[in-house]
Amino acid sequence: MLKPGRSPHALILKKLRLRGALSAADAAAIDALPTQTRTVESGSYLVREGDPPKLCSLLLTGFAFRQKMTQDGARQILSLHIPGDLLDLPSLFLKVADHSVQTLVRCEVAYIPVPALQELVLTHPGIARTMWVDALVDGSIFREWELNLGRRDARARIAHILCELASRMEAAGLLDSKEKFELPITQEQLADATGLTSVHVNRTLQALKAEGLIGRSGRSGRVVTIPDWDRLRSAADFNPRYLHLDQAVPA
Amino acid sequence: MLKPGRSPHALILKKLRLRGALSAADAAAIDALPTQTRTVESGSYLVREGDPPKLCSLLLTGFAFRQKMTQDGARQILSLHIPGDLLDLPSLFLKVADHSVQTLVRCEVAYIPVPALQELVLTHPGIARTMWVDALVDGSIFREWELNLGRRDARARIAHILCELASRMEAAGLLDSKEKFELPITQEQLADATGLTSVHVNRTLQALKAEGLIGRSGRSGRVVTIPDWDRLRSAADFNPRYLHLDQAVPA
DNA sequence: CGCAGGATTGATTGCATTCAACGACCGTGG
DNA sequence: CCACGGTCGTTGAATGCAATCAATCCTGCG
Repeated sequence: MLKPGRSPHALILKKLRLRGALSAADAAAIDALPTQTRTVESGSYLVREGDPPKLCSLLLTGFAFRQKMTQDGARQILSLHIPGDLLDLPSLFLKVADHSVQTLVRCEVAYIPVPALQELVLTHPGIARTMWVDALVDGSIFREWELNLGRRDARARIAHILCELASRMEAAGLLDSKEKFELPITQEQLADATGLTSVHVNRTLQALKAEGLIGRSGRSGRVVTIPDWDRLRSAADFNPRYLHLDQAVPA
Repeated sequence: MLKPGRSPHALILKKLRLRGALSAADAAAIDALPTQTRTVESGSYLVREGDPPKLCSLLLTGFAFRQKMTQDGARQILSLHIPGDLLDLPSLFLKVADHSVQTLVRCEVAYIPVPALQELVLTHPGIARTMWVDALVDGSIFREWELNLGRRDARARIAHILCELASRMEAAGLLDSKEKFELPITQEQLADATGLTSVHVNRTLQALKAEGLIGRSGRSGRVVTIPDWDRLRSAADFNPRYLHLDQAVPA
């Protein structure tokens, strides 16, 4: 439900307009971008660490995540992604990818050739500005996750991720209300996103539920409800400033 | 010693050329950038969370760090900065800063008006490319720190930061050899960078020294020596790929 | 000389991990 | 239709890494 429109161009326009104004000419240039759409299975790699970027993928439907591993195989999930997100922006101008991107569920993805996107960014100041904002907001989210991983306890870490996802999905227009959304993530993946173990995530989720901070339904409790946004926000130490949602053009 | 030249323009050129090629015209445009140089005391704020960016600061000498705090006052240091680093790049196109930047020691800083830098980036494709690379490398470092905070133990976390700093300073031409460098940071700050407590940092540093992985000298042991780079690298799980040092133009 | 900030040490506590088993759910195939 | 296997979730007990609490020690400096 609430699937974004099929057109990659419309979606990317909508996303970039969350980041700033675009002229008609800018919009036309984006519409002219060559794209190719594919459906990829859950768990597919969209980017592999060490690969040179050739295609830039835009998530149309589904969820994806960035990850990185230590030598001895411990995984850290670096960020979560929702429809509208540009997944290869972090390596757009680099020679190799420094981390991997994988789908969380079956996804539809649009591919844009990297040279075309680079060209667009380097020659259209209006587009450049929104892409800069998008990349800088991405960076801000990574920094907030550093704080989450370094200085919050398990309860706040998990609550924080839930608040972030709800806020981002709402801002992207993917939700009826940010009090209820589907987060198709296993507890092990949530553990890798929070720097915890799946066992401890399980216990902490139960504690959050017992406190009445979250509700869980659907298969494996992957539909999250937030009965009292303000209480969860407080438990999560969540301040949406870092999402820079105020960059959007007033509608 | 080994102070970078006094000219902000020369330094920024040198830094950007680590990120890619610049034409003579690009270089001239950078030389025309209005700048103003100041000396700031240790502990000064260069950016405060919530402030709108007006000036973009370039670190000429000394060290600085980014930081962010939780509601209850726990601090996380997000990254460390060395001469040549552009400290306001993460908020260059945003309305407010999402974190603070503070000096670690007395520093010389050059200020560039944000509009001038924006203009430069939006209208000079060659400069834009190197600034993109610089911003993307910054992002890559944040992601590596996420991994560091989320999935490495205290020993590896501290070792990793030492490896990163040595590598970055060497790449920036600030070091005679990456086996010895000064890191004027208190153990409490190092704790905030690694998500640990100062007490545990103290013990872990002693353990690293006892293992022969590092040596410490100077006042408060803030000159670090690395007797065996490969052993430290291995203990740190350090892989320099994320620093993207291969973007530099071959000399 | 004494102060202040930082480093060091010891004792204790606790949050999260580890190890191990079991349970629930789902899609598949006989 | 149901047995089966696999993935994911749940629970319990024991362990451990790092935090906490509280002194004490340095050392540069006013």
